[in-house]
Amino acid sequence: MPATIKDIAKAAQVSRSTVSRVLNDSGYVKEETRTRVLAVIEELNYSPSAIARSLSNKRSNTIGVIVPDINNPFFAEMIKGVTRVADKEGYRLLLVDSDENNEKEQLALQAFQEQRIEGLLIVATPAKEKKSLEHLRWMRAHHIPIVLLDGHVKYDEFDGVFIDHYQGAHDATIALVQAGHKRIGILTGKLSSRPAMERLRGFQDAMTECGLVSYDEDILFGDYGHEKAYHLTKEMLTRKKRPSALFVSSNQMVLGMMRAVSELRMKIPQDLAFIGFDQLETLNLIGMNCSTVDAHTVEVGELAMKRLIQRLENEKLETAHTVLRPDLSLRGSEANLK
Amino acid sequence: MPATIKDIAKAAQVSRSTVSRVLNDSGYVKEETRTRVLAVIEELNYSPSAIARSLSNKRSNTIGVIVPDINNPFFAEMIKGVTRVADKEGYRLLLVDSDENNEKEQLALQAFQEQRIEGLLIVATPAKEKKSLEHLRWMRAHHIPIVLLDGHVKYDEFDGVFIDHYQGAHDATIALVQAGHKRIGILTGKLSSRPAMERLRGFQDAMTECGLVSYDEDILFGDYGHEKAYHLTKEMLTRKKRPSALFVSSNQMVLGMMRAVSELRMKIPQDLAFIGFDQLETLNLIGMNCSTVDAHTVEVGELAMKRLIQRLENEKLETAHTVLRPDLSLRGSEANLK
DNA sequence: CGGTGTTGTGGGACCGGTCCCATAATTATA
DNA sequence: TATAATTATGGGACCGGTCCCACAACACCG
Repeated sequence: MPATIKDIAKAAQVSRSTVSRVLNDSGYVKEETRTRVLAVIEELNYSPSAIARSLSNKRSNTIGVIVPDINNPFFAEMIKGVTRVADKEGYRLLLVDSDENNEKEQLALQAFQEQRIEGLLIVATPAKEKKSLEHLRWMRAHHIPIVLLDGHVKYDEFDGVFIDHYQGAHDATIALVQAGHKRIGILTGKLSSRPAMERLRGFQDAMTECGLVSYDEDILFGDYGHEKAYHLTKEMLTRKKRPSALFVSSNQMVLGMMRAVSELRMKIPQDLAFIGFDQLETLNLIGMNCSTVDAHTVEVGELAMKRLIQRLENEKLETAHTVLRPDLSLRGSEANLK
Repeated sequence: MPATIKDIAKAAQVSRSTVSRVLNDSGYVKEETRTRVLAVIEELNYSPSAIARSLSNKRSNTIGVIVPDINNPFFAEMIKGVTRVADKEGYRLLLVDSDENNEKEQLALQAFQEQRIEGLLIVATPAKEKKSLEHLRWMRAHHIPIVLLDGHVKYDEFDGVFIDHYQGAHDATIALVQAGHKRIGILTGKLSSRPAMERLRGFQDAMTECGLVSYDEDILFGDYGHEKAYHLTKEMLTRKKRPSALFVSSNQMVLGMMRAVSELRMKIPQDLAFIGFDQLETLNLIGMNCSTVDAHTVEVGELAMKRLIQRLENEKLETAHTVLRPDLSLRGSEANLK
């Protein structure tokens, strides 16, 4: 068993109170005593129990984080941002990968409650389960602040840091038009997802503004996964009349699209130009030059964590939503080379 | 403040002991009493404090995990494996991304100690700092079992689950030879890294076994990063006499290599064939068909966590090293099309 | 009917800290 | 030099659980 504060007290011939004072340097301690205590601590390699401390302080210093999939770099980057701030501010993270599974999310919330987390971060949309929503409301009612990262509008009763999907899609579409494309399509995610809807709207509005028509058959509804995107693109590319450019709603979908293009022995951007959402670092590293809408994911994480800390310090804040505008990175795949 | 066991006891008109018995269903409790207590628990939405429990039990149920970089899928997958087992067995993970930074690793170990972790997992090589090693030894001496995941041989005094880099490189090289290549090179990582050394040895032995010479200038020493790999490959490809195939030691290096090939307007595998280490899911998804040595990373995570649990249950086990043999996935990039 | 189990419940110490309050020692002030 | 203020330390309650032990209630058995 590790040494306790009692052991230190005995060895240094002082009371536990004095040791505690030295540890937290609070209150008065004679210099001589302090050095003696510190020496003993060093000697016995003592480290105070965070557990006991938490119990006494009624502060766990822990933040719960729920992510749909840590392997997705889009989310992993947000976590990086969260971690950075949490480290600096002395908070510990309890990270749970929910696998987009309602049950797992429920269990996580339960575990978080037992751990007495002080705050909660939820990346992307929380489960739509009524039970989950109730749980979240219950937490908030019990002074556990919650901040959403790029979540669903349905939950805008909570604080959140969002990405401006509308604007991102809008900018991308304009860029395609400026590159000289007349007929432009979109490869988009599930309609049930708020970001997908926003992107679609951004796309459509931009088209209208530019005086272009967006044909219904050029709106390809996928599910954010690469497989569906592959089939949709392949089908689309075999049509006689078809778009010369595509706005692609997620990095996974870009992959499926590229596979379709490559299987049909076509070329980007000659046969099909595109701009994607999210970074595609891997592809750019091998020199494929994919133009993208870069969401500032790391920053989302940082801002969310900072916001949470503000809440922790001052419970009486107005609910606030921060919206980050993505930047366009044009690298060539949007060109019109006809 | 959340309800405590005392509140439940009062509301149900029993003692704390009885409530505790109901919660852990240990000891005798009359059925009638049990249901009454459970009703109150439900009503007050009570959840026992893991913190208080830990203090009393002297069990934190927490495992510390140190990873060099969560964003690297190679490591992220191991974490997936670890998580899966930990979840099932009721352990909590304290995950720290060390950024391959000694100081951060030290701080993490310190924090882990305060959290009274019951076991420690270290992904890839722990910091070479003498201080870290001492810390690890100290932990082990204090009954905190440690399991290394794909770590450095220097630390084989600890339990570990490793990937057979030697065998992987060996198999890959043989495959290149069988594909018809005569002159084969290797793009390898830092020599200070044990995996890099192992891969190099596997490569060289395979060459010798096949009766082929490996020229010194065909051994390209990188640092696992894509940038260095890019330059090395580019230089190599401009030589008059050069390998027709490469064994590439990491997925990052493959990226650099491919950029070099693409910039020189060369083709894979016509101008340069290769087999890489680690999966390259992204590239395969877009139909680039990269042959790779697949290490079973998820399994490494699972086995490591299982091993740790064994240790937790029985401290008196012999130190054991599990070595997993990777599998070869040939997808075309190794072909000899001259 | 009294002894012996088996069930069911409560009391209190303990886990390892923090912190308030009392008191002791030292220094400043009148 | 007595008194007040400041500095230094210790004692004990408390945080929210667990668990051992004592004891009460009830059944069974000879």
